[in-house]
Amino acid sequence: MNNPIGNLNKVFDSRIRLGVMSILMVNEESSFNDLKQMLELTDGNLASHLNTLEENGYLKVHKGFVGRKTNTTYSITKAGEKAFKGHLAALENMIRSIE
Amino acid sequence: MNNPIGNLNKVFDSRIRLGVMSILMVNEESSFNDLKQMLELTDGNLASHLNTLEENGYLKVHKGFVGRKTNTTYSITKAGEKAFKGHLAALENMIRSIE
DNA sequence: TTAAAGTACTTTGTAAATCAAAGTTACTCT
DNA sequence: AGAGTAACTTTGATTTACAAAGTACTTTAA
Repeated sequence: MNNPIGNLNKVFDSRIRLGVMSILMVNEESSFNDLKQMLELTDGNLASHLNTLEENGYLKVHKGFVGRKTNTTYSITKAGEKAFKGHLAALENMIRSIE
Repeated sequence: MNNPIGNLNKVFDSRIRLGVMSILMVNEESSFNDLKQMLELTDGNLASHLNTLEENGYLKVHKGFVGRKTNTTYSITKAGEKAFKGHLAALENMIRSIE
């Protein structure tokens, strides 16, 4: 494949999904609200991107509590880690050809 | 700005525009047909992305000839280089926080 | 105890982006 | 004349993105 963009993952074309993944790579898990604040998104927008990520098997969801309040946290699956690393490798590959 | 995606450039959310820019960073200039083949795109699709890039002042167009045939080449402007480097820096920044 | 607020969504509706395919203009080559 | 090439533009369909509002439930404050 000579095509420099052929190995990029379409799921990660979205800046928001890219942001979610990069946060979850550092944090191991993050709550809905933390993600919302870090990425400065509306509820609906975040929820739909999380949903896309989950549908692709890249995220897992854990519904729990903090005290008495519901608290949903998200973390990356094995497949998600693999896919994300693959995407980053493709990106770096593309960029490396520049310098 | 704590938001990890806040410094990404929206123009470069598109994999195709990312690909065009990365090719033109290496090649100094490239013809319509070369870009089309490298990125495996239809005429219309490529033309519209080139147009977006040009509208943003990131690309300049040179209409010339190869022998008697028309030959349009594209190259990156100063602003384009700056914007693209800024985007890459933002990307690398985001990625660096991971490792 | 009632009202306000928080959590995590889903639904709705709109606007924007993406793309292939076909059409167009202006050649050139045979 | 007829086919072919280059570089588009136009059209139309599909997908994506997003804000805003609505939902269901719980909790905290007055």
